[in-house]
Amino acid sequence: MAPATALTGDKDSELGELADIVGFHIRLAHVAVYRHFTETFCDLDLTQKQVSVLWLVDDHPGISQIAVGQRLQMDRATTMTIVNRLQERGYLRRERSTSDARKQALYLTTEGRAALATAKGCIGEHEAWLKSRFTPDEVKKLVEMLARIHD
Amino acid sequence: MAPATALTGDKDSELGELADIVGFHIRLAHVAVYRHFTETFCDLDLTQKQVSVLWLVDDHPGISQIAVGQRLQMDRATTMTIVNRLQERGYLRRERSTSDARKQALYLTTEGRAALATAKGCIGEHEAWLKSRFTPDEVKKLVEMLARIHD
DNA sequence: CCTAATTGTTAGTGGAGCATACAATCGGGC
DNA sequence: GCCCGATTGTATGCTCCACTAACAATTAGG
Repeated sequence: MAPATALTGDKDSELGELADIVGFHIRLAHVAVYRHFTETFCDLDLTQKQVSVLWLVDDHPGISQIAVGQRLQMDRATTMTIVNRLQERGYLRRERSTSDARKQALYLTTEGRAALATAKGCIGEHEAWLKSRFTPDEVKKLVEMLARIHD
Repeated sequence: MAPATALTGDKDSELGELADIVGFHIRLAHVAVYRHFTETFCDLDLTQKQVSVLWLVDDHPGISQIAVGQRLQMDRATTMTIVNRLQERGYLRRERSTSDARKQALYLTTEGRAALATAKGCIGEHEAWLKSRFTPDEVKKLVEMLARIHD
C-alpha cells in the first residue's frame, strides 16, 4: 500500500475496513436519505420525525403521546418536544383522555391534515428516488431486513 | 375500524401506512442501531461518528478534513467540530500538509490508536448483535443495498 | 498576474436524544 | 376504602449532529 494520502478523491468510497461494518452502512444510508428528504421538503419545513408523528396521529386519532413514542422509538421527553412544536404550529391538539386522565389524546387539526396531505405527496417523490435503486423484490427484502433490526 | 384508540400496545408495530415507507424503516433501524451502540459504548464515551473518524484517519494517515467529510457524508463545519473534539481529547493531531498548505493532514496519536483499538473490540460485539438477525448471505445483500443508497 | 475554486475556520441556529426530577393519575394488594 | 408503586405527562438542562453564512489562506488556471 501507499504509505499515506494516496487518496486524492478520484474514487468516492475509499472506506477501507469501515466498509465491512453493517452499522456504518446503515448510518451512511440514513444520512443520505435524511439529506434528500430535507432537500425535497425545504418548502414544507417539516422534518421526518414531525411527518411521522402527524401520519401516526392521523392513522390513530386519539393516540397517546407514549404510544407515539413507542412506535417511533422516541422517549417521552423527545416526543414532548416534537408534539409541542406541532401544536405551536397548529397542526395537532391535545385533549385529556376520558378513559385515562393521565393520557393526552392527540388529534390532527384541519391544518395538520392539509400539511400531512402535502407531505405525503412529497414523500411519494422521495420514495420514488429511493426505490429507483431497487427491484420491487429487493425493496420488499430490504424493508423486511430493516424491520428485523428495529423490532 | 375502531373509531379511536384501539391501540393498547399489545402489538409492537401498529404502524399503519407508515410501514410501507422505506425511508421510515431506514430511520427506525438507524435509531435502533444508534441506541444499541451508545449502550455498549457508555464506558468509552465515543460516538459512532467519532469512532468512524478515528478509524478513517488510522486507515489513511495524513488524510485531509475535507476527505474525511466526503467519505463520512459530513460537511466541513460538522467535520470541524468532531475533529476539534477528538483533538481536544488528544486522540488526533493536525498538521498542515506539505503538498497543499490549504489542507490539514490528520494523524492519530498513540492515545488515539489505543482508543480505537478498544472501540474496535466493542464494535465487534455491536456487529455481532446486529448480524445475529441475518445469514451471512443476507448481511452481504443488506450491505450491498445500503451502499446503493449512500453512494 | 488576476480571478475563481478549494480548504479550513468561526459563529450562530435548530432538531433530536437523553437524564433527571416532579406532579397527576391509575391499579392492585391489603 | 386506602396506600403504594407504576404509568403518563411535563419542565429543565445537557450533548451531539447538521446546516448556513461569512471570512482568510492557499492553490490552480486562463
